Amino acid sequence: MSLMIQDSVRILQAQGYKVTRPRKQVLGVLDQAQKPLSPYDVQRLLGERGKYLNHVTIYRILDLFCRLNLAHRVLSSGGFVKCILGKKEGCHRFMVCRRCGTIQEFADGGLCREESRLAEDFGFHAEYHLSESYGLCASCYRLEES
Amino acid sequence: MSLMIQDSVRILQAQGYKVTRPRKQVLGVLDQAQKPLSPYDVQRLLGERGKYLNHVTIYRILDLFCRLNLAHRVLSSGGFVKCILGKKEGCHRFMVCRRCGTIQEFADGGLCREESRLAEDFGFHAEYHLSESYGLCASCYRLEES
DNA sequence: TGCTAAATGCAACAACGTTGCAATGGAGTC
DNA sequence: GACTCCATTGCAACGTTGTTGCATTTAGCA
Ligand SMILES: [Mn+2]
Ligand SMILES: [Mn+2]
Ligand SMILES: [Zn+2]
Ligand SMILES: [Zn+2]
Repeated sequence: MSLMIQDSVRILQAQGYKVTRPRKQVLGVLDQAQKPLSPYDVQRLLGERGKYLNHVTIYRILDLFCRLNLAHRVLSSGGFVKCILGKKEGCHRFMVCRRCGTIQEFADGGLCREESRLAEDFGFHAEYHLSESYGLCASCYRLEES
Repeated sequence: MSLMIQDSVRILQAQGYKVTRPRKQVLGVLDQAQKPLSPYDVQRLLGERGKYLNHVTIYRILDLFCRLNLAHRVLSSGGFVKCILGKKEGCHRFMVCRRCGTIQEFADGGLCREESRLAEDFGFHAEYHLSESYGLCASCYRLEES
């Protein structure tokens, strides 16, 4: 993980947002999970640790994190994951394992340019790309060879 | 549009599915819309034409169409669009205009191969890609130059 | 024209998401 | 540390979206 919780806290402060207990709790849950979490997933996981947050609060916190690019919404599942790339060039993409559900974030400037160039052929001016590769992660691929 | 309603009807028959009045009605609505439609959008549009379908029926019909690749779910909005590419090589991608909401479907085998190759660098075996470019369509781009 | 499996409608429910407003608490100031 | 202020949170109520089981209808075929 290149982007730590402490980095996220600093970004919140820098933008004038308060670093509250609920926000730190949600950051912690997102940081531990390797899979996308729905707002209600976050609530359940916190509940198991004896922490309670109202679901409205969780929605608002996740919205904020997405606006600040501290987290992303994974489209295929609707869940949220912590961003680990920071300001790396190119749109942030995901590889989603269909077997274990784990998520890997990556980015590639060249791929983005190629994608935008293709759209240009249709007269379309792309501003960003949403992209998820669906398949098998390395370890699940080995298991599937049985 | 390269794929017509009649083609969809033939695919339904060929796979042993009945060509019912509700299915033809949903096909008709999807065919006319240039934007992704939610199941309830479909219900509203049919309602305006004096046709009634239960929402459960619409959900089931859209699920079927997606399984047969007669339609796709557009992830960013959650709506459904009719597929116009048929069996064209490469995963079917979308360009979504942020101003007018229109959808353009396209595919490119080379882009898919490049995307899979990049995933392979992480040990990930991609089986298909979900991809949406977000920006301005040709006509909205001209208007935005004001 | 009837038969039958597939498809639809209905009712009830479950999950997900939103809004307005009152209560709380982070962070700066004294 | 205590005080203050406004962002943030909790609560309650509601609206939308999606699901399940079962009775009824109908497309496709003999
Ligand atoms: Mn990211
Ligand atoms: Mn298609
Ligand atoms: Zn896996
Ligand atoms: Zn447009």
